[in-house]
Amino acid sequence: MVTDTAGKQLNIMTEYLFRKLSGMITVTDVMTSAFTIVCTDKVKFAKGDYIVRPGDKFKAVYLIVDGWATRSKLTSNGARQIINFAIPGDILCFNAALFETAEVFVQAHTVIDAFAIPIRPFSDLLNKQPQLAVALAWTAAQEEGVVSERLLSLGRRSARQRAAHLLCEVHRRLQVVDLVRAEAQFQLPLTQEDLADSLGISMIHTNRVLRELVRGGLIAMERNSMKLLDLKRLREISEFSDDYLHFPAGS
Amino acid sequence: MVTDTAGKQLNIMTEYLFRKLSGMITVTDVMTSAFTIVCTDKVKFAKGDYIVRPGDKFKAVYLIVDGWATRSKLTSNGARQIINFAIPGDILCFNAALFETAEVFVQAHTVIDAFAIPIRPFSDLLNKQPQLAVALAWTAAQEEGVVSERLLSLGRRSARQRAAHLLCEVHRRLQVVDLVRAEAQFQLPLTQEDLADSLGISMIHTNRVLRELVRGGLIAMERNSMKLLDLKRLREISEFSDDYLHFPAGS
DNA sequence: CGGAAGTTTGACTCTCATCAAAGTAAGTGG
DNA sequence: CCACTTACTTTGATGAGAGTCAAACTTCCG
Repeated sequence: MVTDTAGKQLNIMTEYLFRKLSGMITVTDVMTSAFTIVCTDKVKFAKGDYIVRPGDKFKAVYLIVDGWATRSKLTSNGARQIINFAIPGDILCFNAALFETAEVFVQAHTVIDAFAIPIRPFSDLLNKQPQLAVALAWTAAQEEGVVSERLLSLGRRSARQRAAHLLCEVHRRLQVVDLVRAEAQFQLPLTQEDLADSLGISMIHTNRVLRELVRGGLIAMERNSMKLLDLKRLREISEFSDDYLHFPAGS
Repeated sequence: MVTDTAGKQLNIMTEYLFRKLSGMITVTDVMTSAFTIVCTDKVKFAKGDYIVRPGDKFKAVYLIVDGWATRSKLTSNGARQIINFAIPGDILCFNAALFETAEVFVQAHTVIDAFAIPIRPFSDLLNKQPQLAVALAWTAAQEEGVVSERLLSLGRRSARQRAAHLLCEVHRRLQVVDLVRAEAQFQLPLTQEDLADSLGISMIHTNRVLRELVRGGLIAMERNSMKLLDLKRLREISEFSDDYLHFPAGS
């Protein structure tokens, strides 16, 4: 393992990803270093930057080190639907290796630190490290599971349930990459409009639903920060089970 | 290419899949025959059979030769959300190679003819035929695109738009595997309840919306059969663009 | 301090859900 | 081939959840 300062830094950078993967596969040093080698191009996106837009040609795959990203679509009248959120440890534009052009907006939701891995080196990596390829395909499949579960929410759950469900999901995913503090408190860099666009309801109704959850003592909101006061009940009302995330039992 | 009767049959069986893939990659004889070799176990499912259920261990991957399947989820009060439909040429349980257990219901929606490919041979095939692996990963990624687009529908489109959009999508997908007849007419083995569970609206409202489309001269419905009388307007009102399906221009 | 961004509340409206029930077509067994 | 069951479709009436419009309020930030 690389031990000099730069190397150590890189290791920390990819740590979130491998923390997630470690539940799924045996992460070997060979694997981490093979991955680390392609992580040379550290990039920064400003809040709001488009990483790709529909129709754009993919140029690279990204590993988020810090910050949040969204994948979203728009209707012609400007309404936005957020498909999912990407958090540290998540990979963006994984299907750049498969499709020429993007079909969704991928956007930096906060300031983002990431590694940009050009498509060619990325493909080569997958070919040379089949184990790693499987692990990364796993993360892509997990992403589809998240989208499917959201589809169930939008199709068959009430606004209140959707909100509670999303909060439980975000909490669980942040937990795995160790971004939840004591008392189920975590940074949530989303405005109520962002939440609305993810939940498929209006911003105003989102506000009412959240207010109600606060009044009921289920959550506590602060500036960019969320605390789930009654995780058990939140999971009950939203029927949240983390099965669809396929995290290993102990994480 | 195999030319005896049995061989020809197999070739026809996998034809839908390769017809779809041919737009994406150059389909070689080596590829088709490698695939054909694992397609020995022809299976039949009765209408309504569960192919896998949430929590079940995956046993195989399936290539649909004839019939429709659904992937769906349930809420605890029994409401169903159909995630997507699988048609001839589609692969079921592709992520059996990645996950141990299923998280959704995969169900035969009609009588289904399929090839069951046990996971091990399937994984071996992917390893030996990287080209084919990419092509099949492409179909999986396409599937996620379909789910994402449906999420946009459920989140930000009216019931009328959702219905029109789904019809346009099904039409387009069936077209690629040559299952659309003249005048945009095709077999649609879905009850209005099935449509409702896909569109995320009630069955009764689905009926009203469809009736209205019929009255407006946009569609014509018969027993298990659908005709899109005014495809252009259907696409307009639902803002349908087939970009997200990533089909090649000419197909 | 002033403006911008985001949150909150109230009033009103509308789409869609629910309940109830009749109508229609398909399938089965006598 | 008819009676009967079952599955599916259609219509009406009513109500609830969520959307929209308008406006005040709060917080942040240069």
